[in-house]
Amino acid sequence: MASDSEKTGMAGRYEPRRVPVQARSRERVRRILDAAAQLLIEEGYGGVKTNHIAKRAQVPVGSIYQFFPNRNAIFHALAVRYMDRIRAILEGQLASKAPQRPWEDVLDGVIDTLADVWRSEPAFLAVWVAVQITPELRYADTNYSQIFVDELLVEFLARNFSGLTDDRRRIVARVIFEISQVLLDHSVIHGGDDQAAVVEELKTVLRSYIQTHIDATAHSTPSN
Amino acid sequence: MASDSEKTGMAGRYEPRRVPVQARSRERVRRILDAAAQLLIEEGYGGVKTNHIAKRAQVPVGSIYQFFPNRNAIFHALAVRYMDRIRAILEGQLASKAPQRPWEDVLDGVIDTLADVWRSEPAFLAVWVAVQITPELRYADTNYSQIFVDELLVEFLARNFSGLTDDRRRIVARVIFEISQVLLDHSVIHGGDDQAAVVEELKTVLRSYIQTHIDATAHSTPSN
Amino acid sequence: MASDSEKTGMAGRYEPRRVPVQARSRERVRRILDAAAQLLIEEGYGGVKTNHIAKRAQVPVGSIYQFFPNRNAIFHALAVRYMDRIRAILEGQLASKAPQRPWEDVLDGVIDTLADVWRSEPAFLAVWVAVQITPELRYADTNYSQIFVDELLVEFLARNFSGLTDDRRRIVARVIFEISQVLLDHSVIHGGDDQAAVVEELKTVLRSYIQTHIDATAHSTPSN
Amino acid sequence: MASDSEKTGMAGRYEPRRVPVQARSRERVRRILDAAAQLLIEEGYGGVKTNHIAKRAQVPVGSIYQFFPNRNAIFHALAVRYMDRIRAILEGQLASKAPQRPWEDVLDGVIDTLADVWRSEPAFLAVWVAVQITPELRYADTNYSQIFVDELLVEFLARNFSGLTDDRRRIVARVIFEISQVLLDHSVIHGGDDQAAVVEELKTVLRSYIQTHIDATAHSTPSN
DNA sequence: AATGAATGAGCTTTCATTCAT
DNA sequence: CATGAATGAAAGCTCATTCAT
Repeated sequence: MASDSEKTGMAGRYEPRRVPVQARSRERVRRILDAAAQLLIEEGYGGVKTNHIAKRAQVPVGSIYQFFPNRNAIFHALAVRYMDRIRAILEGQLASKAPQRPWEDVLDGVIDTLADVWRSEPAFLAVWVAVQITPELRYADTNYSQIFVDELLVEFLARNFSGLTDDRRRIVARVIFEISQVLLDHSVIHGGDDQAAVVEELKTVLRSYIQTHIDATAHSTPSN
Repeated sequence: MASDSEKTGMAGRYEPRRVPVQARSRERVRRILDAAAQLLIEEGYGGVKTNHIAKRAQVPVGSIYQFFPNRNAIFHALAVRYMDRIRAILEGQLASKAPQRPWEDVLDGVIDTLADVWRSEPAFLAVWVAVQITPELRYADTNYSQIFVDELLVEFLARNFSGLTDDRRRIVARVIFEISQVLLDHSVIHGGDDQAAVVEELKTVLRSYIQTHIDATAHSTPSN
Repeated sequence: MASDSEKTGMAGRYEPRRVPVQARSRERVRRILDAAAQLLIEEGYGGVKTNHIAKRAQVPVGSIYQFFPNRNAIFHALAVRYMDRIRAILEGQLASKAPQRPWEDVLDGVIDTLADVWRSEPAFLAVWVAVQITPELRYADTNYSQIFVDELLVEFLARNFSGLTDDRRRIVARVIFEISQVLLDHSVIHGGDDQAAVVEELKTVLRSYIQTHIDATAHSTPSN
Repeated sequence: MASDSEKTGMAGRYEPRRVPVQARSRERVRRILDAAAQLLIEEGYGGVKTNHIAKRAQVPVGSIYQFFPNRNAIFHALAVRYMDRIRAILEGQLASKAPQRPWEDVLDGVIDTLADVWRSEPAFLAVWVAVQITPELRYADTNYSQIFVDELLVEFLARNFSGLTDDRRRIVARVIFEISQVLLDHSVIHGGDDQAAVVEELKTVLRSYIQTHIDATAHSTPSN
């Protein structure tokens, strides 16, 4: 089955050369990604040289190229790794298994959890920025996140208020996602004293935004 | 008005070497910036080489270094150029001279105007991204935008509802600014059919967010 | 018959590490050489990587090094394989067992047979070129071909006209050999319409060249 | 006007990036080519590293890439340079301005001159071999030499005996050219005592070959 | 002031060969 | 014997910046 990216004509460039199966290989890849993330934080995109990554990860350069076809593929993998963590958080908290909590609480919980991640792992932010560097990277990235935004956030919205078309719901979900990203980034970058305050504002923004849609829906379909 | 660099403490690195006064020089600088913006869209930050800029701008490389101390200074100048345009728009529409329109209308007007700019100049987006990449650039430019966000947006908020502390108002203003940026970016990147829809969502987001604050303020200060 | 390497004084470097005796091993070596030959045609000497050979031959890289001490040894083996085929052809057609045919006919027959080989196996050409590239390989292989040129061609010349010194005869034989090679190569490279024509020219060249020597010999030794 | 190579789809890769016009630049390019030729002789194709060339030529690597788009382009340029020398020799000796000498003498003269060149410049041989390494290089090369073979050798044949069709004449010319190359190469490689002898054989080969064509022509068109 | 050829440190990537399994 | 992941020296090439003209 062809992957999403194989269809775009813009991708495939960052696909892993070899997927590590043995424990030792997986460990290696992990070390490579950790080193890259660390360097990204310390030096910024331009400062991340393949040889530095190798040295920091305690692997020979050659090993990097066993798993990644090129330098940018490392950044892509990093982004995927972090996006997967976000996905896991969303899955854990948005999924339908805990149906009885009011949506506002669920949302607040998600934001708090994400804020913790952002705060505790500066790499999240760094990766996010790094991935914007090349149009292709950005493209691959957005594609990837779109998948779980669709799966999880759209689904969550659908369960909690039904008054929107599917298309509309996807846009709303994406808007929520994007807003969360920037404001979490912003809270970290201009951290200092306002960090927590910005996170609170994020909650306010999302709550009022969603509420507006609920209200609008309620009015337009009063018979519901 | 003092230039941004005088305030940053990290200043000077991107300051123009020579400010073009003669018509021909000004024209050159304009061509350099246009070329850089164009290349930024096509190739991304990493793909913009000084020699390409020079060739595209039809100026010798040496000329670039007459006006800019280094490559990043070009991106900085580009960011300043674009931020100045945004500032002009905000100044024109938020300033106190047209006091009688309801704030919702003013806001919608601003967003529509900005959306036009973003749509017609994809470079806006590219520049914004480029500036995030280098830590120093990010720092310098965030500061710069902070200035007019403070001046104009904070001012606008202050005029329209007074129930927030100054600090809080600055945060709200910043949140508004960041949200506007991402969603405008997003509307451009995923051009297609949803572009207008995303812009509408942006309006909804901002309106409901601000309204929430107004309401909160009203309650907390019932004498109003 | 002693192997070439015993005579070169530069020997050993390309000697097989292990001579395959079991059927499976022999098959493996054959596959390795076939793969190498094929890649040589497609990519040229510089483009043939050991890993490509292994993949194409469906053997693990390690296997290659079981039989060959290094990359160049593969090319050497290839050259030997092909030279052996040429030798077989020459042996079959030049050897004294078919004494009664006029030398012109014998020569034409040989050329036609060789032309068939060259045409049907483009690798012949590629291998020959590859072997020229590395000084040591060239040395080893020229020596090897020298052996059977001496044995067969010189012998053939000796039988058909006796008026040359041995040294002279070796030079003439070598000249014939070299000319045949280039022109067969040329006929293949510039395939198209002229292929057959070039082969005919080759016959003409060789016939007239040899005839000249016969004539010269006849004059210088009128008593014959 | 499009060059020959621009039409093939296989070339253009070796075209100079910048053609040196000033004396100093021309001198640089000459030094680069000299260094490459020298290294080719000493180390063989594989031993010629761009950095070695640069060091030997006393230029920075960067300079090489100002004039040549890649490593192979250097070999191509080298081949062109030497082919141009051959062309000059052919032009000087085959051209119609010296019409009265018998063709055998002209031919002998050309061969002797070429033999001198081959003997005195080992690079000739090395370059010839190097150019065979990549299919594209060989192709570009043959194309280039074909031009002056057509112009000069075909023309020479046409002037001296008229009994061949044009197409045939081109083949004969090419055959002469190829034979001369190998045997000159051979005379140098297996130099030693036989060097002069091989050159003499080359003359014999060519003379008898051409004479055969003259005779054949004369017979087939006796009325001429 | 204007030019653009010159510079070379340093980057990414490759690939023949080995050797632990 | 068989395997193929691991290795890392070393190659080709780039490109921001300078400075002689």
